[in-house]
Amino acid sequence: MTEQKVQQQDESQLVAARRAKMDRWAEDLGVYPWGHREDGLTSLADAKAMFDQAAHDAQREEGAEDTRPRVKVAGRCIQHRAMGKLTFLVIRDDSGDLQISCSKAALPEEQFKVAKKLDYGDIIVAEGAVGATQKGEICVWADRFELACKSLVPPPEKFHGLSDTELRYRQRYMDMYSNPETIETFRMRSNIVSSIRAFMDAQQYLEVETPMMQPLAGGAAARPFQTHHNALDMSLFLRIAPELYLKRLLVGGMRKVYEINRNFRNEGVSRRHNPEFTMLEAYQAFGDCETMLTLTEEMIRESAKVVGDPAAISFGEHAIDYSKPFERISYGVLFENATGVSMSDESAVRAKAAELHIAGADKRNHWLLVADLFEEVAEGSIDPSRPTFVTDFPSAISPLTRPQKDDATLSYRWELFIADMEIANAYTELNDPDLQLQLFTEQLEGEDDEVAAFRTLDEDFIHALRVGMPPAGGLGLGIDRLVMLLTGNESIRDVILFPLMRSQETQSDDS
RNA sequence: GAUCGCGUAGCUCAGCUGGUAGAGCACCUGACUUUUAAUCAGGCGGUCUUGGGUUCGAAUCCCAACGCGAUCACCA
Repeated sequence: MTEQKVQQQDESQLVAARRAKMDRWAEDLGVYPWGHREDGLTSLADAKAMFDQAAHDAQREEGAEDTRPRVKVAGRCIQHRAMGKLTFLVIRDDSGDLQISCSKAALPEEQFKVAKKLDYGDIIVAEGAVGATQKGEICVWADRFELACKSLVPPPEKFHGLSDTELRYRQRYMDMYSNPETIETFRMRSNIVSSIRAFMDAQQYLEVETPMMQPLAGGAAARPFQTHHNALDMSLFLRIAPELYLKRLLVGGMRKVYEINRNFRNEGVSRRHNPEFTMLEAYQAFGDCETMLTLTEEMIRESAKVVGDPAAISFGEHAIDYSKPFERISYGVLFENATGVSMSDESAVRAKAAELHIAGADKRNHWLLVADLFEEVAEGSIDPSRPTFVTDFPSAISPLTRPQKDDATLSYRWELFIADMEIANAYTELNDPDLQLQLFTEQLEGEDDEVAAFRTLDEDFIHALRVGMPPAGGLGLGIDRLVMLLTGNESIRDVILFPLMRSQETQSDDS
């Protein structure tokens, strides 16, 4: 019934006019509006590149042989200028735009009629010589012109494009055909991901796929989505991280593994957060967090080359240089620079927290206050235009990380910050099963809010660690955010094809 | 979840201190064989997001709901 409602809304005069035209063409000209297979198509960019000036000049002379290259092309009409016995139109595919010139003299009559009355948005196939107009516009001079698909929906404004953000996300197909830069962004995204895969494969990492539906949602602290398997009558969570499964693979004997796939977190949405987002996680046996640091820096530098000059990729106001070695500063130093107190000085930390009106300054765990203060004042002090590794995170907020040999309050963990965003996070993995069990247990005891309801001790993971996991380095890297940085998109929704939007159906159906 | 902003034709947008709706593009009819957001002439197109309220009168002011955006919160 919603379908009918939608159809009725769409059935405006504009749609009716397009239907009427389609029916008229079918009756009068025998035009089938939905096209058929076409072999030997040339992309519009390639067709344009085939233009041969000499051949073009030569054929203009009287009686000369036409040596211009011939092509068959297809695309969606985005401009249409009919001038009597001559019609120019511009079609678009994902390689670019190309003008098709239709002369009444060169086309069968019924084909010329279709060209002359074509609507914006219609998809066509044309064959002919690659030439140019008097003004020098490279075009295909069509001697075959056929409708390949009728578009029944009125198109967005041809000059300004589709700019309404809501429509752009909800009807991404409209956004893509109206705004070519959208396709370009997602082409870059694809190339970036390919370059990361190529990089990891070259390092002999094995790509694997671990469960997205998990009986226990572990490996991070976030609220999970819940679902249910009917036949097994079993509650399942969409994963919040693949970490605990990937580590099991190291236990099993794989030495280097990675996974690029979706995580799901039942949290708020923002310019930097989509409920489903893509993570790279990688684990290397006999590596440590330094191994992962080198790997990460090289990988990002390589992927930056995919989009342009890695020495200057702009993101908002910042020009970020990925070619230079990344900055490196320890969590404690950054903390002390920003707050003026040492993070290990509990009373000073409490005093500072009280000063900044941080909740629970007198009661909460010292290290949790440190983390709050860090996010409050220290994180912002990192130069957004310089990729910066923040190292030596406190152990208390790193339950899956090995504590440092000389100071157990610190851990072998870093996070990479670029443009005020957390991009990556890596550890020397904790592989001591007894300590891991202890940290998990403490973590569970410390939780008293609703988040705790989803947390359960993953006993099988502890069992796996008892079987024995080699010392290892592990990395998590947010692909969406990296793509934002490299493509200059400041909203995560612009680098996710179909970002989650509030449902419109419920509002009309429920009321 | 909180605060602020926005919601007008298919699209892009005007619409002032309240007087009952406008442009461009698109669409329809016609002219035009070298256009480039083609041009020219004529025409069609609106539950001003929705529901209340104030008022003689509301696109405009007030309240609420819905949607989108920004900031914040949440996201170790």
